[in-house]
Amino acid sequence: MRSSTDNVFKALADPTRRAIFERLTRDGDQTVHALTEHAGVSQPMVSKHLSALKRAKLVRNRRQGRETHYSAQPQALAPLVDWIGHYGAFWQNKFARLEDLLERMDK
Amino acid sequence: MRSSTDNVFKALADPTRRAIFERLTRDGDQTVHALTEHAGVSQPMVSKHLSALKRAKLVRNRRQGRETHYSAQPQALAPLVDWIGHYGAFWQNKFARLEDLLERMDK
DNA sequence: ACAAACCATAACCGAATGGTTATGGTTTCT
DNA sequence: AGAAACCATAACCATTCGGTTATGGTTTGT
Repeated sequence: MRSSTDNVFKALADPTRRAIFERLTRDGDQTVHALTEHAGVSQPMVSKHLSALKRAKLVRNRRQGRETHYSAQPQALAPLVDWIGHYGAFWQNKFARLEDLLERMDK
Repeated sequence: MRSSTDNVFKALADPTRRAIFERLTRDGDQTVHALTEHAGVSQPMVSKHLSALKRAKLVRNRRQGRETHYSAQPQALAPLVDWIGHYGAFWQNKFARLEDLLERMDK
């Protein structure tokens, strides 16, 4: 069983998959059909990519008649943010860690 | 030519590679030998992983006699942070200024 | 009832990937 | 000078992965 951090990283490692996720976050809810039109790959491949994203909980699906609508679940990016907070010594000193940042911003 | 975002995501998609990077950020400068002792894989594999990390500019190396010291370059995480800023609708608005934030932190 | 649309799964393929052992090039130690 | 330590590269192997076409199951439209 892969960690959720691993799942998220793996899911986002592929550019096509990232593009699908990006599109879903930008333009909201989409059917597989609609996604396929812009994905540049076949419909079965889109379905597969969506499965991978779903495993990482980055998308959710809702069946409605013969079509399946997918939507982005950006909260699933949390492990990624978390990881950056731990290991992105990047901002050390400047800001303790990204988590606090999120706390504060969450108001 | 892969985008730098793609390189970073790909580099961090592998857990062993992530572990190496984590170790370098936590404990600082390390020789290949030292890294190998904790990596759980052979020395050649560690070298390969380091190459991948280097391609993504996540690490830098400095030869010193017969040993090579590697160090983490967390600034290379910027594309990742940037990407989250764009597509992590998660915090929307709140986090919209992430980029500016980074600018400022970079002084 | 039939045809068409939508999606997921299966079967398959080539390329990329993570891993190994073997080897060779420098540098250090004795 | 010779042996040993350190590292990178090469050669190789099994698996995973991104992609395709083919197919079958529902649901919608006529």
